[in-house]
Amino acid sequence: MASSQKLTEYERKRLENIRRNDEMMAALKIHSKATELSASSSAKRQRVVTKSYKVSPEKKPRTQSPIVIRRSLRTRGMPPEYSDFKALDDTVEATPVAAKALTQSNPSPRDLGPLSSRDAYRGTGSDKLLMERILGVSKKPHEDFGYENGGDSIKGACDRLELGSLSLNPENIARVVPGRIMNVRFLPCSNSKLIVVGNKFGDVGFWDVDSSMDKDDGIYLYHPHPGPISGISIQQQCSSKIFTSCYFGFIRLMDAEKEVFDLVYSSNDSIYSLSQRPDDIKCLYFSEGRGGFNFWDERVGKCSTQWNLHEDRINSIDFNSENSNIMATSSSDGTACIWDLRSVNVDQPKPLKEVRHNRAVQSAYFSPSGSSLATTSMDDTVGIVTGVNFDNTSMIKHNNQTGRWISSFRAIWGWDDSYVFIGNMKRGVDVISPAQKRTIFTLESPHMSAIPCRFDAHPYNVGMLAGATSGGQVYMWTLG
DNA sequence: GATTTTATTACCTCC
DNA sequence: GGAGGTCCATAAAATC
Repeated sequence: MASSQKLTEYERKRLENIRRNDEMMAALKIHSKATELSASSSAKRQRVVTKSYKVSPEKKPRTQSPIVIRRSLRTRGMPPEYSDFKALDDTVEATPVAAKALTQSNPSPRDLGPLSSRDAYRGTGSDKLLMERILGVSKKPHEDFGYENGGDSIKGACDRLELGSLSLNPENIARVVPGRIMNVRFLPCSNSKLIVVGNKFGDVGFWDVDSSMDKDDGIYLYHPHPGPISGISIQQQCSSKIFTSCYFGFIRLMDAEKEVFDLVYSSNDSIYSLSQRPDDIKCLYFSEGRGGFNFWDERVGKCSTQWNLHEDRINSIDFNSENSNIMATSSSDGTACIWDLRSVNVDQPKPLKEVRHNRAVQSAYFSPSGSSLATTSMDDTVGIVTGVNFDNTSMIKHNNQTGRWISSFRAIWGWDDSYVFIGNMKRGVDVISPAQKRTIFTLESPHMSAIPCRFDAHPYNVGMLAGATSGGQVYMWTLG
């Protein structure tokens, strides 16, 4: 399981250097930009985005200190099963004492252990307002749209939804982080527009859209991870706890109450996706290395299950809203699979259903009702799987060749089963109708200056759609 | 068969 | 307005 990262230590070090330079350059560029703007007062080139993240000059990215390279055990010639235990050891080591000892010998930002949000924070102003907002959101459950009666409200809004009335207002655009966004998420609360993104450098950015209407821009930048953020998970019942995973093998929990990014899990292998069951806040499900699938239980404090579900990396994990024992995975091995967690054979895992594509599959998401599955593959199709036992598969053509600079497209569901949203290479958002099996509409706007490639639909506000780009921008589409 | 190299793509910054 | 730099994605081609 804990198998091949194809990187040698040398390569890893090289890439780490590249990334370090990137971070530094990004920060420096922002500084020069800021001074330039304040010096030359008015009209010049029109800037596309007014709102943008800012980096504090005192808190320059901590990139000059030596980096601890996490070597895969495989590259050290150790048996893979040993590394599984090693991963747990790392978690155990991650006490403040251990972290401190590590800091003294090697003042690296990649210390294992809790990272205070103050240390991770890269912004200019105070982040107090954000913490209060997050806590406020989590204390105020979704009063208007309780889970039970919410169904009806959402259903009504979905029935009335007209794609033509979705619009992108200039004030709903912001550059939330530097570089490429890999993940975007709304905080699950009906009366807030709080967006979280994770980028390639390991930054986590917040955009409080409402507060950005005032003089404050409402953007907050943190740097809790050393590498690309592969997953963000926030539970409906507990939105002050934000889990993030990264390619370098770490999972951290941002706890707004304690104001820390706690280290939850650490491994020598890459973590490619992260998910939680909708009804369980204590467990994490994530993919590791080539085809590995892990199940981490907070009550036990370790991984109680490790399966090898795929031949290659697992790009997404999603749970069925109707029955949370049913899970969908997508993999670079060219398949998407549906599993019943209660009946997975450890030695020879057999899926309930396998959807075959001709190339890597980037995502597989269940529809809001749980009765359909949408897959997105590099073979230029979006698969729609329906039927009582997911027996019906139709492949809809869609150009998914994003190339090197743009993150792969991943088709997501809207607020009911009627629409699937996916980015296109012409700076638009294609809307696919699963019923008609074709693209029926494209969201376009002169304000979208880049290709939106990763999306999230607001869980309670029908029509509110966030699209994120490879340049750190977020576009929030709204109704009217 | 396993590993390495190469072509592809769009964004941002600077001039 | 246009040139140059990007550089952890992926698959095909080339090489070992």
